Amino acid sequence: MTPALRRALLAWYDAERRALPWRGTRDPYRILLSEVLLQQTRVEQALPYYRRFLERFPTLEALAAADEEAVLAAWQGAGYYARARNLLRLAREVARAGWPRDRAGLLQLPGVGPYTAAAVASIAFGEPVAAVDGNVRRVLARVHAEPEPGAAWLGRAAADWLEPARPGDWNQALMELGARVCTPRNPDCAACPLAGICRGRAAPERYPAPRKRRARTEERWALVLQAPGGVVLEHRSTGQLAGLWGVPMGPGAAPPAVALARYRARAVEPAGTVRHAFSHRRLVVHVFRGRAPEGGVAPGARPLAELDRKLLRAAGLEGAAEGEA
DNA sequence: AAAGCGGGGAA
DNA sequence: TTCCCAGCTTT
Repeated sequence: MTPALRRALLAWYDAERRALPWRGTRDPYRILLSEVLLQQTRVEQALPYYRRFLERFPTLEALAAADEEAVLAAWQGAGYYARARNLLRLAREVARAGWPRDRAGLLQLPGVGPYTAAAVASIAFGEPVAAVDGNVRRVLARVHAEPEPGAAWLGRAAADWLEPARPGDWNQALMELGARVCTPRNPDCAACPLAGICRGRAAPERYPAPRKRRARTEERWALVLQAPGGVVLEHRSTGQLAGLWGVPMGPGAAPPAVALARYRARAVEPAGTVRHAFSHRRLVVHVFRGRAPEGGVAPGARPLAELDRKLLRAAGLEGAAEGEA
């Protein structure tokens, strides 16, 4: 990060912010409101709510004097209503005790976390601290070609870059660069003042690496039915594990009567649970074993997923999956 | 560590 | 239709 590049980025921001009504103020109340109300979602989506709220409560004192019902009415439609309540609590506290002048003090206020505290401290009070939101995270990850920007790495990278003479403008410049140029999809690299040093430019979508889908836990039932010839197996033609064979399985904690009827299952009893993790979901499968008059297949003769091997073992068919049935 | 918040746009 | 967003609080 050369001095010339710093100037280029700040110049880009100075030009951009004329069109950004929520930028360019040093009033901590307005800054806080914009961070709380705009930061969480698309700006164009939230801007009308921001304007309406500011019109109704132009100052922190006006907000502090209001009752909660009026505050929620002004917030109506913006979502995240707990934030409105936190903001009111904050306003009353600040009206009484004054603004904390640094990040540590701001952090104690209700609804203010590390990002918001750093943003207000740097923009309103000029404290040289880096504010890292999702936009800044993306910019840093791309310029450094870092696919996994962890919290510690981000803290170091952001602090290294910070422009101590204009910390508020610097933080806002990076945020807006991420929001307007270095976007998650289809970044406008041709318009980016940092393109010259960006090591991730060739493959911006890799930085940061797409977040792993959070593994969600799903409950399933599975039927392990012994039948002449082996075990009832079905060919999974669609969905998960398509192409492989497996035991009948479905959503829920126990097989519905219609499923039992379909296989003419008899003597069905619980046989424990099996846990199996895919990259994007965690299954908890409740295994039931029983007998059926037909449909038996030798499991060793069909391609089975590891999940189904586990299910067979849970039902007491140790060797079945290895082809010894 | 993970879920919930809540609205809208993308997939 | 479901998924995801982004920071903070709560569990």
